[in-house]
Amino acid sequence: MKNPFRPDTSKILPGQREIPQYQKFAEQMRSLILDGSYTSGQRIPSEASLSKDSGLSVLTVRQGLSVLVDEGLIVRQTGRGSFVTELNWLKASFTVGGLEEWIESHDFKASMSSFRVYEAQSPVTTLLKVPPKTPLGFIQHRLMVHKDTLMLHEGYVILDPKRPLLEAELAISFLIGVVKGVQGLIKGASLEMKPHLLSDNEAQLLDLDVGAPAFSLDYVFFDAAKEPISCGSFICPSGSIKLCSRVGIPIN
Amino acid sequence: MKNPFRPDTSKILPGQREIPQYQKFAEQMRSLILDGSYTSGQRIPSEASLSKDSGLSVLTVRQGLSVLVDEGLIVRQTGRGSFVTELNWLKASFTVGGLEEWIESHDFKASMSSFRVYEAQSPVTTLLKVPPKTPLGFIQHRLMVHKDTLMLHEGYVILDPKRPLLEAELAISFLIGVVKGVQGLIKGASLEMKPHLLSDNEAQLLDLDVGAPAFSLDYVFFDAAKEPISCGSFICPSGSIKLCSRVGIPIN
DNA sequence: AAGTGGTCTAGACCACTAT
DNA sequence: TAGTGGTCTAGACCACTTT
Repeated sequence: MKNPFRPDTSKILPGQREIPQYQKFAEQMRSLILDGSYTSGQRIPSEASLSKDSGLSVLTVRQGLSVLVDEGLIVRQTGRGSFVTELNWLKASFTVGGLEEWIESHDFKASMSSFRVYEAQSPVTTLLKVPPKTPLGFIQHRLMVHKDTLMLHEGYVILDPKRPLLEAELAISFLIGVVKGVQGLIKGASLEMKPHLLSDNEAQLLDLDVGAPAFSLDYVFFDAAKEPISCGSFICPSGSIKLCSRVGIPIN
Repeated sequence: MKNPFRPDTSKILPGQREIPQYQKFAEQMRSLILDGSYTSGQRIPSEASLSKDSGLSVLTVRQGLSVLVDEGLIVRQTGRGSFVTELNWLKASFTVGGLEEWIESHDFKASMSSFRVYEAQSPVTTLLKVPPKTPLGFIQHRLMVHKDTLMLHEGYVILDPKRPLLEAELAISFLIGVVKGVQGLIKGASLEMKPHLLSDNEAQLLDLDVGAPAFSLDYVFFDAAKEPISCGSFICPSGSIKLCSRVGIPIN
């Protein structure tokens, strides 16, 4: 059955898909929140009344509201209603930027600077859930573009006889694996970003001053069974990556 | 009309809402991806065939798949299909933790350590989009719990005659405003987290060693018109906040 | 009892992609 | 041309919260 409510899009040029109704609706509601018509903590009208007022179906209204939920502008509570949230940077999520160009670059490569077997000690034993003195692979990398060292990496990997790791594989798995995940092996990661001061050795390798500010990205990798495979950290000088976020109103 | 497909929930104890179908479906698909049945980059079956196989409606299938999209496990492309994504920590989003308890604490307070009027210089002029030598309010805070200083804050605010700011208001607006947003004024923020070394003065105020690693959280706040209101930075020693993330398989 | 959001169904039209 | 995901509608039942 032809839907009589659907706007006639036949006159719209091909390739010029019009903005979806739910996005228009979301935009409208966003304006009302941002210009103060609805203030923080205030309840906004119910789906039913918004649907009635806007002439849109309840589901379309809901879809629009879910956009605002994703943006963190409102929260929804079953049986109570939807409420305007307070702006709070504690709930901001920071994304990593500034590395993609280098990673995609053909000149990007990881050179392994050392590999040896190491007997597990704390805190690695805790992170990898292995007993003390378990033999682990210890590897160090320099992540480079041309002749410049962008980041340093060092990590420990569990030496599983059922999963033999050649040095070449390590070089690949740690680089690609850590950045993009090893196909069929690494299925998840737990990450923490910490502030870090470059040591003498690190500063020399990175051609920076001792004590220069950097991020330390500490990670633990897991397999599909949620068992740890490897752990380690990347030393990222402040120039190599950015950690940015936006909250509230979207700024271009 | 009674829906014959709906599972009979009448025998389920009240308060024991059963797991929604779309979540069960998402869980099922997630397992197939994580155990390697679908590998990275591979196309997964279409909505229609998944719907047919699972006995669920297309919309419910879609809802389940959108869970996986949110988790970053798959991407969807119009006209092509849905594909398993590769694990990539470059797309990880880090959230701030470790502060909530303190913020909620009754002993948490901000003490203003200085306020004066300042003539704008670069880079503040750029951030706040004001001409050089525009008078700005400059304020410094110590964010404390009991007698311990958790974080330092300093920032610049545009002195708008239409928006008079008393010192007391500044104290409140910068604290609550920066953490939770000033009701009716700040509508958005642009944030960047940087590694930072404590200066002599900062170390003394925080009772830490000079050069200790810390985060610097640099911000610009905007009003509803996306115009800058204030900018500044929080100095957060590594103990005061955490920046954590997870990618891929959810680890408890 | 009334109202709210959460879940689920069926069916339709569309733009996009690949063949 | 056939298949895919994207948008939209109408209608139903449910658990939850407030009155």
